[in-house]
Amino acid sequence: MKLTTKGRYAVTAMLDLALHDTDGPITLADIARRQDISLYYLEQLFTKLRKHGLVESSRGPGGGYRLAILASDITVARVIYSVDESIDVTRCGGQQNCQGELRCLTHDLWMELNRHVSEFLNKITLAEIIQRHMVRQVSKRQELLVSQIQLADINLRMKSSAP
Amino acid sequence: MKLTTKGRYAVTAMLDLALHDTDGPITLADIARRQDISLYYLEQLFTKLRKHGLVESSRGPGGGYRLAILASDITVARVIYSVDESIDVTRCGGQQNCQGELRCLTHDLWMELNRHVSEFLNKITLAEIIQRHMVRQVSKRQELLVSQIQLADINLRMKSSAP
DNA sequence: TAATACTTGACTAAATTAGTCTGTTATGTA
DNA sequence: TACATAACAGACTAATTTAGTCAAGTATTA
Repeated sequence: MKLTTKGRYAVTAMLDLALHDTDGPITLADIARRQDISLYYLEQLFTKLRKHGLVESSRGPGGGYRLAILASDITVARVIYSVDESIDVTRCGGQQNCQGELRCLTHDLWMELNRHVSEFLNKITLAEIIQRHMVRQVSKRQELLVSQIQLADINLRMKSSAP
Repeated sequence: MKLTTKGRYAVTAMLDLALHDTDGPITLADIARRQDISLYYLEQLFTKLRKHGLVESSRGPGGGYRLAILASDITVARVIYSVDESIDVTRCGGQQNCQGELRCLTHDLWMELNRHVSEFLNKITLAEIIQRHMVRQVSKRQELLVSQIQLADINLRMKSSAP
């Protein structure tokens, strides 16, 4: 299966967006700070997510991204698919041409694994993750941390500009 | 998850070995021919499989590899693990240090997916695959194909060595 | 008009994978 | 004993992928 940090970052960022969706448009800079992801990298990912209709953007000051559809309609599979092409574990993509033009010995095995993984990722939505997991605690911690850093940053600037 | 052709090749080769285990030691050259895998590459994989106790080898003419344990005791997970380090989908390997020293927002999600995949791959053995899937038909086709090629090869040599 | 924030697309570095090659050692057979 | 076979070991390379960076825009709001 093709599950790299790209897909993981995308899901993480989308989850962040879902958690803060009520606060109006969220900038990528915010997400980058909170989730420790390069802003440049996020830009790449969100271009794809937008093209796949998962988020919508607004430019200019006060702008940012919001979910384009309900968090309960966004499955993890959809997010990964949007940035990562596929969640396929076979070599042939189900085409049965894994050995020359024919199916290889393990074709059925990988297809079956595919079904399992797809089922799991297609079933679970962002909304469910937020409810089910310890996501909210983690999120709180992240917000706290970011605001502390910003506070420290302000203090630092005041000191350095002071004398 | 780290599921590359390396892991797939290993499972395929082990399945080939399991299918032909009654024929005495099987050479890697045979497996290479039947499964379209580079002999050199197979050598690498089987070194690891041997070190993990899945196969045993005998050298010299008539030598080759055999399963070191019952096919019903060899799970796919074990094979993949032997050549491929892990079937882990998380970044932190369950260590919860995916964001700095703490767990990232999606930690639980990947852990859950991990459980699903591991459960599937840990449950299914080579023996089961042989029984369940269309493996035997595919295997027959492969043997037939190889013997045809060998036959054609012999014909070719006879022609070329004839004046 | 100035600052903000998305948009586009090219570019690079690092890591991983897949595959190749050279040579060595052990063993059965003629 | 010589020879062929086949495993064993490990270095090496090429190709691909991934992760990340950057520069130059455009649109929007205050």
